[in-house]
Order: sequence, then structure tokens, then C-alpha cells
Amino acid sequence: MRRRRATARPTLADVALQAGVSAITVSRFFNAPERVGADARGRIQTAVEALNYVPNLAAGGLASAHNKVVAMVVPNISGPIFAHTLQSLSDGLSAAGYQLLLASSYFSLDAEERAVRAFLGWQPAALVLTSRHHSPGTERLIDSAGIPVIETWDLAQRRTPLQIGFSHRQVGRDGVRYLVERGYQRIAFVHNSAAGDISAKERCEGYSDALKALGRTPLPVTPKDPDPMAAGAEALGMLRAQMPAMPRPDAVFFANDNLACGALLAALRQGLRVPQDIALFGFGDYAFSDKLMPSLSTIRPPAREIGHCAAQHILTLAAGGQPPPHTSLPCELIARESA
Amino acid sequence: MRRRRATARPTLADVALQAGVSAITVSRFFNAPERVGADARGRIQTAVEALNYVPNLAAGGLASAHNKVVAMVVPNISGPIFAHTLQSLSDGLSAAGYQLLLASSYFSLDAEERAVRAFLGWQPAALVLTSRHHSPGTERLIDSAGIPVIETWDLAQRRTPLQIGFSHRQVGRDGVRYLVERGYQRIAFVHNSAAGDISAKERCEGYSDALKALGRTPLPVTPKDPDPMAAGAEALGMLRAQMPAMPRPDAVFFANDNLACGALLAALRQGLRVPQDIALFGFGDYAFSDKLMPSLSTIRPPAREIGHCAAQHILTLAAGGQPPPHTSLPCELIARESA
DNA sequence: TTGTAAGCGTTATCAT
DNA sequence: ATGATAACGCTTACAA
Repeated sequence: MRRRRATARPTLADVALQAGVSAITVSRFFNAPERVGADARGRIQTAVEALNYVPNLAAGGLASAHNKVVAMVVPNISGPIFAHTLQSLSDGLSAAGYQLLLASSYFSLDAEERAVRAFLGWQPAALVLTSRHHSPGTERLIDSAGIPVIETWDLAQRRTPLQIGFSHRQVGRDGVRYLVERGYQRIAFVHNSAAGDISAKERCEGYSDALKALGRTPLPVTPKDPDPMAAGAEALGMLRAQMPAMPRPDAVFFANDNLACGALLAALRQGLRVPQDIALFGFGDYAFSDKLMPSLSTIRPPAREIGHCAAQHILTLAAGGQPPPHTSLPCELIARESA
Repeated sequence: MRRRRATARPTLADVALQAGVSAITVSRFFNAPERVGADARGRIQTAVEALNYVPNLAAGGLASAHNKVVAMVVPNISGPIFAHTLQSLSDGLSAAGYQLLLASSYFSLDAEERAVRAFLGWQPAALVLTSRHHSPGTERLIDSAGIPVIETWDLAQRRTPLQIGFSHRQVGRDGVRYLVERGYQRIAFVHNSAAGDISAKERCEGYSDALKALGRTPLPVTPKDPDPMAAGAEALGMLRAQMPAMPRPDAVFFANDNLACGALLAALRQGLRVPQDIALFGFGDYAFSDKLMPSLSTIRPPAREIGHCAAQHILTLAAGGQPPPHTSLPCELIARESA
């Protein structure tokens, strides 16, 4: 049959011919140089440079069933925090010659499933997901994937997948404890349900648990606006408009810093003093959070650390090692001016 | 020779066997379903679901020399702006079934070259780069790559690669014109050379050109601190410490909003009024820029639009079309409070 | 240290 | 509409 080489790119065979060795020796030159004789090595090096040869990784992966690719699904790439995890994961992997395949789910379990299905086709060395909540289809794919799966940004005892993250419930509890210690009496929680962010719901549950344990009544608020900044402002309005019989909250815990920021700017526009009239507390420690005036008190998740740790785990697995199934990385409570 | 199937994953042949057709028919089921008979289609569908079959894309790409992957190199993933381009590129491509391979260069031409070399091994459908400045090695790789290359975030008449972006020199000129129209007399430019960001240098050149055209003297300042916020504060100090014989600048144009933000916060700490005592102007329109008080006047680059346009170009190319070689996307000057 | 042969899972080509 | 066969470019297994 006629050859059907699509590109004019040189192959291993071309390099071998030019260097006067066999193809397998050129293959070894790339994968185990120490097993190639010094003068063969020199001739191969020359040929590679002359031809501008780049190994075809798809072919290599097919032959070895071992692709140097890692796939990650994040809720969104351009968000203020997941990008840090991506960055550190990418850095840790590229140092070891791995490539990163990326997709975003926008907090949609269906989109996540589509991305996972597509990724599996590349037989990646590992699959990194965000959160531990998936569709049944995703679960099925993962189970039959035959490749390591790492769930990040979350932590709960669970079976197969490796987990690297923290407890969102604990974040809710920690925020409440901080606000209570500061003397705040009526603490509300604002949670933008529009996002479909299950982890945010868990932070809210932690908040509720902590308040109930103190004998206080949780006050969850769910604004409707899809834009988080606008939703924050909306929530502030809802809380200020409470029935007069019911005393207004003196502190508000937000599911993320975008919501908190929207509320903070709205509060300032309305002439409210923060934190004297109302204290505001966030989650995420976004880039703007320390630049607001007053600066935003918040909880910083270990975004970079998660990516770094995931990269280490993957390299450990590739080396035949066995990383710990659950890695708990601490969040950091950052006390600033707003609460 | 003994089989060496590494994974237990089902293959096309397994599906074919179960569906009672040949492998090539199953291949058609995925790539051209309309060319498969209705009842064969039904049996194949059943078999695919029963086996949880996912096609091996590396094998398909090898056979067809046509991988549904696009590779992109950005200076950094977690930066405030490139993430938007990544996000829109990823969205545009994943809708068409393409995957995104990602690497970051940290403004290092060598790191870019390494990433390009690794990417080329995947024979991607297209290679998307940031800026038009590359190492000679990268140029060589690109030339012999045989795949479309798109340079983004930059624009200058040039040969092979497609370009999608804007003129950084023009950004420098536009900023100057705005500040001059506002009546500022002595306009400095702050540029953190530590970043190795060639595009920022071009913005500085545009600034210099514009001032010279007006018969004024450019006043470029290059702080040393590697941290951009700190560098902005440092630059402010340098400018305030000018010789008394030389009047202090009344406006400062920063190469990016991080620098401007650092200067803004430092100015407020020093009791300076912005913009009355000193006007500050940035570039990038980062997430915090409209939240500062005073809010930061800046120029917004078409980050999302670039990614979207790149995705369109790639799909056009894949369909055999010929996208325009140079696409100019406008920046938007955003007049806020700081200048 | 180096080579030969077979096979990885898919698609292009040609045939029916 | 469906199939047989030969590639695609590389690596494993075994041999020398």
C-alpha cells in the first residue's frame, strides 16, 4: 500500500538512516541515552539537529501505552484562584517533561463528564479534577479509566481517587469562630446558588453547624443576580431590609471574595462604616482582597500548594510509588480590616 | 510476539466483535455516522455503552495525522489577563471537540522554545503563541513545524504566522494622548524590566515616540524590585525624589496595572491626592483596577476577544479555509478616577 | 552496545 | 453500506 505520510516531518527512521544506526538506537538516544555508545550518540545528535527532528509523542504513547500528559478539569480557567493551582501543577509537571491538557466545566457536572470522556481518549498519566462531586457518568468513566484520578480542592474520606485539599465545612466553621471571637452577635451567610458551586454550599453548612453548636440561629441569604459582585450588593440590600423586629446582622460571611467585594463597595456607597456598622468576611483571598479599603478579611485556600502537591503525587505514581490517599492542606485565615 | 496491551481498556476491535461488524465500521460510527447503516449503528451504540468504550485519540491521530489538539504557550497562566484569552480559546475549541494543551513561559524565550518543542511532538492542529518575539530556535521549529502558528497579543506586519492582537506601540501613544488631553504636563513611564516582557518595552517606546512628537522629553523609570506591586511603589519614590531643579511629574503611565496599583497604594499611604497631586495610569484593566479608590484609569486589552478569534481561525483552518493573516482587535481606554 | 521483528489502536486506500 | 489490508511512528521483547 502507498505511504500516506501527511507531513514532511522527519521520523525516527530518517534520523537513523542519516546517523547510520537503526531506529531503535535513536529511540534509546531519547529515552535512555546512557545505553547508547558515545560515538553513536554523537552522530545521532548531529542528525537530529540537521533534520530538526522532534519525536512524535502520539506514536510513542501508543507504542508504550504511557503518555506524558496530565489532564485537568477546573470550573473555570480565568477565575481568581483555580489559575494558581493550574499554574503550579503545570510548572511541576513540565519540569518532568509532562504536558498539561486543560478544560473547564463552569461548575457543570455534564461539562465535566464531556471533558473527562475526551481526556480519557489521550490515555493521560493522570486525571486531575476539582471537587469530589461528579455525575454518575463521570464516576463510571473514572472507575473504568484505569488511570490515577486526583480530586483536588476538597477532602472527605472516600474510596478510590486520591484527594488533595481541605474541608469546606471546616472553612465555614473556622470563619464563624473568628467572627464570634471578634464579638459579632448576628452573623449571616451569603451564598450565590446560581454558580452551582457545591463546595460553597458545604462552606455554608459548616457555618450553620458552627452557629447551631453555639445555640445561635443561622441566617443564610441567597441573592439572585448571576454576577457575583452584583449579587453581593443585592445580598447586602436584603440583609439591611430585614424586618425591624429582627435585628440586623452585624457581620456577614460570604461564600467567596467576589460576593464580599460587591457588598463592600455597595456598603461604602451607602455610607456604612465597615466593620463598625457591618463586618464583612470572605473566602478565597483574591488578588483584589488586600487592596480594597478597608481590606477584606478572608480565608486563603491553598491553591498553589494543591497544584504543587498534585504534581508531586503524579510523579510519584509515575515512578511506581504510592502517594498518600488523602492530603490535607491548611487554609489560612487572614484577618484584615473588614471584619 | 506476545501481545503487550498495557491497559484493559476495550479497543475498536472489541466493540466490533461485540457488535458483529468490522473495526472500520466502528471507526466510521464515530467519524462519519451517516455512512453506517441504521441497524449496525444501533448495535455499535449498544456495544460502546456496554464496554464503556472511549476511542484512543493518540492512535487515531497517528493514523490520520490529524490530532484534535491545540497547543498554547502563555507567559503565565495565573496572571490577571492571559487567563481570559485561555478561557475563551478553550471554550471555542472544546465546542468543536478540540483539546487544549498548555504551557507557560514566564516571559522566557528559552522556556517558550522548550514548550514549543514538546508541543510539536503532539502534532497539534495549531500552535498559539503569545507575542511575536521568539528565540531563533523557536523560529526554526515553527518554520519546519508544518502546522499553523498563531501569534497573539501582538501585531506587526510579518511573514508566515497568523497574528491576532494589537499594537503595543499604539497603546503607548494612546495613553499619552489621553493624559495630554487631560492637561498633564510632565508624564513619566514606569516599566519593570525584570519581567523580560518585550511587549511592555514596546508600549514604552510608543510612549516615548508620542511625547517626542509633541516636543516633550520622555521620562522612563525602571524600578528594580521583582515584585510588580513593590516595584510600582519603588518607582513612585524614585519619581518623587527627582532633583529639585527638575519639576516632578504630574502623571505616571505604568506598563501594567500591577505596577500602577503598587504606586497608587503607596501614594495614598504618603498622603498624596490622586489624581490632584499625581495622576496614575495603567494597562491591562485587571480585576482589581475598578475596585481601587480612586479607581484606576487604564487601557483594556482585548484578552477574551483574542482567544475567541484564535479559536475561530483554527476552526476555519481545520475546515480548509484561509483566515486573514492579520487581525487587529481594539484596546479600550477606560477613563476612571486616577487620571 | 546494538539490532530484528512484532505490535500498539486507529484510519486511508482500495475493493466489493 | 461494509470489509480486508496496509500503513501511521514508535517501543517492547528478545537476540546477538
